[in-house]
Amino acid sequence: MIDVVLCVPSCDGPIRKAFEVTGVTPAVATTGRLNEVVALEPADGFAGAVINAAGFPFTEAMNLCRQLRHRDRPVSPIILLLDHYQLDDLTFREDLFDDFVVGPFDVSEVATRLRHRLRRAGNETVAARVEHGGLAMNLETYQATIAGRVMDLTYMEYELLRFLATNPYRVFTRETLLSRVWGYEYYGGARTVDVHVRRLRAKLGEEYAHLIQTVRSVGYRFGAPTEGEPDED
Amino acid sequence: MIDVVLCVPSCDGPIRKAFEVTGVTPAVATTGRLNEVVALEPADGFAGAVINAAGFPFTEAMNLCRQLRHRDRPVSPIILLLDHYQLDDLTFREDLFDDFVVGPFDVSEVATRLRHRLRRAGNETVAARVEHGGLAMNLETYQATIAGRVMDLTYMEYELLRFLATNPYRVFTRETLLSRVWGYEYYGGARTVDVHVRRLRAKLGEEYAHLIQTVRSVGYRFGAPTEGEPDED
DNA sequence: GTCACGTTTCACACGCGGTTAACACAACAC
DNA sequence: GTGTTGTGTTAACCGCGTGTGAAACGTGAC
Repeated sequence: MIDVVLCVPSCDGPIRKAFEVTGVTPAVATTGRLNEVVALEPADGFAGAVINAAGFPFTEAMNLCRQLRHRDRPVSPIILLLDHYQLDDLTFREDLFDDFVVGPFDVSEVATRLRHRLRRAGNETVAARVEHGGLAMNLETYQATIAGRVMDLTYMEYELLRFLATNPYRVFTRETLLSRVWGYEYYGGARTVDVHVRRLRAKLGEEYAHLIQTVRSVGYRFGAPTEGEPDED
Repeated sequence: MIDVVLCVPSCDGPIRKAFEVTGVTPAVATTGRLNEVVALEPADGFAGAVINAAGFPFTEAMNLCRQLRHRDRPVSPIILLLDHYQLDDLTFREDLFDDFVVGPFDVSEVATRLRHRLRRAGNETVAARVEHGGLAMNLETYQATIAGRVMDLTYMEYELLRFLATNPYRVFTRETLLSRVWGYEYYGGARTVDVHVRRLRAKLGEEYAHLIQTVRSVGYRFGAPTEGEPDED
C-alpha cells in the first residue's frame, strides 16, 4: 500500500525532493479545483495534502482547504507552503490547515514536517523500496518478497541481492561485488560470491532463479531477462 | 485569564517579541529541570511550552519533552526551536513535540506557530493507545496488556516496547534504539539493548516472545511475523 | 572425441553475533 | 541501618551464518 499525498498546484524542486525522501507519492492537481482533486483520489483516499499557496491565489488556496476539510471524506493533514508576507493572512484560519512552511523551501524542513504530520495522523510513512521483476525489497524492514512470498534471507544474502537489484541489468565482476557488497579488497576468495549467488537462487525458487544471470568469464547480472533493456557493457 | 507558556532555557530577542505579539506570558526555566518547571507552573497549568533545543543539549531537551508529556498533567502544545542540522534528530521522536521552528528565528513565524498551536490545542489528540498483534499499550496509564493479560513492565521496558510497537516492522539498530529510547549518544553498551529485549520477551511470554524479532547483524524489529506487513500489493 | 577453463555444488570448520545468566550498583522504601 | 527493585555490565555459551577448498559439472575450442 502506497501513501498518496495531494500536491497543488505543482510538485517540483525541493518539494519533489521532500516527497522522495519521505517515501510518499505525490498526486499533482494543477488547477486545484475540487473535481480535479476527486479525479486524482486513490481508492483509499489521500494520506494528506500539500498546497503551495505561494504559487497560487491565496483565497483559492484557502477555499480548497475548506473544501478538503468539509468533504464527506476529509483530507488530513493539510500543509501549506507560503511566502513570508502571507503569514498574517493565516490568522483566524488556524483550523483550515495543520502545518505550514515558509519559503524559500528547504528540503529537510519540508520532509520533516511532512513526516511529522503523517505520523501524527496515524499514517505509516512508506519505506524506501526496491522492486524488480516480482522481487520487492523493503529497505527499512529488511524484508524481501518474491512473487508475494516472503524470502528468509541472511544478512549477506540480503545485502548482495539489494546491491544487484538496485543496479539491474548491469554486469558486475566478482571483484566488484566483493568490494562493493563485502567492502574489502579481493582477498582471493572469489568463490564466495558464487556460493552466495547460488544460495540466493535457491531461495528465489526455480521460477525466479534466473533473475540472477551468469555472464560467463565476466560475472553476474540481475534482471528479468524477458524484459529488454538498453544496456551497454 | 492569562496564558502562561513555559520557555526553556531563555526568552530573548525574536522569541520574546513573538510572545509579546501573541499576547502570552512566558515563564522562563533556565535549567530545564523538571522541579524548576513545576515551581513555575501556575495554578491552572501551562498553556504550552517553547523549548529552545538550539541553545541546549539536545538529549536533555528531548528528555524534558518526554517528562512534560508523561506527567499527570501533560503540557501541550510543545514547540521546539532548532538549528537546521538538528532536523534529522527528530526522526522517530514525532510524538514528543507538536511543532518546531528552524533558526534563524523569525518573529512572525514563531508567533504564527505559537498562535496556531495554542488555538488548535485540544482539537489535537496524540494517539493515546497502541495496539498490535495482541499487545495493547495505554500511553496515559502506562499499562500494557498482552492477550488481555496485564504485563508488569518497568520504566525502560515500557519505553522500549512502546518505541518498537509504535514503529512496527521497521528494523532498528542497537545504536538507534539507544539514542531514541535511552537518549544516549555513546555507543559503549550495545548489550544493554539485548538484555532489555530478553526481559521483554520473557514478560511477553513464550507465545508472544516472537513479537520482537532479531534481525541478525542488523538489530531488532517488532511485529507479528505471520501476518504479512502492509507493503505488499 | 579430448582438453582446458569456468561455474556450480557440496561438505565442513571457524568465528561472529545473539542469548543467557549472574553480578554490580544505584535508587528508594521501610 | 537492611531489603527490594530497576538497570547496566560482564562473561560464558552456543547456534548458525559465512567463507573456503575440492570435487562435480557444463561449455566451448580444437
